[in-house]
Amino acid sequence: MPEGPEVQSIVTDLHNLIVGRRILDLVTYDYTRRLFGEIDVDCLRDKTAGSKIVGVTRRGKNIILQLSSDVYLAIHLRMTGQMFLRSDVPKYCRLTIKLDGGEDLHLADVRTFATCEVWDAKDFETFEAQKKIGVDALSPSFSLRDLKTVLQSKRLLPAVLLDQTKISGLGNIYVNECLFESGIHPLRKANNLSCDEIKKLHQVIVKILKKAIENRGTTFSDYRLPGGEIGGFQKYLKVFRRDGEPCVKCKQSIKRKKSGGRSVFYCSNCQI
DNA sequence: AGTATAACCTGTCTGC
DNA sequence: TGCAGACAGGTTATAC
Repeated sequence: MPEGPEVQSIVTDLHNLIVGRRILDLVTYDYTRRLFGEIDVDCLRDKTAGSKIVGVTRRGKNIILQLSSDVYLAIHLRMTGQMFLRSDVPKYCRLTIKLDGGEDLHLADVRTFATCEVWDAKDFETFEAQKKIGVDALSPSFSLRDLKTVLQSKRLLPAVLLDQTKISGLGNIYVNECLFESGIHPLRKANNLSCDEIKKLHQVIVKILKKAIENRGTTFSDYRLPGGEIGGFQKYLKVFRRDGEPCVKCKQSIKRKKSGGRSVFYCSNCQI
């Protein structure tokens, strides 16, 4: 489900909604082991009960909840994970963080791929290094030089742009949309782009991610904001899951192929 | 070093 | 209506 813009939209809302609230209790349901791995939830409950949420931030596609008890929760929603702030328990709920003064925070996830890690404050500064999170494509500091470095690879473009250890925040939707907008064919090798093409791709990535965040992400099926709202960027998609439809630029049929286990969508006329 | 494939899961959609 | 198969926003392990 969530790529960088979706995670950022969730983080922005959660930050506004839950910073300062106090944790009363943790409730787990089915698939707790898949969410938490080896973590002992009773132990975690003892560590977190009574603490306050002091920050909500993002590292790559991870949502970071910073607690006053020097605990950091790193949540990755994978494909279908959702965060909700509401009073009732949502469908497919895997974790409820009960909060004082109103609605509770829930993590729901149909496919149970989502994960939640617990980090001590003293270790958290090494989070990005340990996770090998690459340069953040959503950051204002993401530069043309950064992209040039990322593209020093013989691999195909989607494989590189989806590699979160090289560049973080892009997912399959935005990779396909950015390559279309840049006029670059998705089955080219990353290290065969000209300087002008890299420059164009950099500008497009910055522009599209910014617009996606302004529109609060792309909802196909599962992605929701913490209040339950859907995103708005789906109406701007030009190639993603539009195979068979006419290209918005040239009217030729949008093609679809498999690459690296993922579907790529493109216009073979407009993307060289 | 690259690529491809399967795996982790459940739900939805398409075609027969 | 039913059933099989493909497919899904992500990531990781394993196999050529």
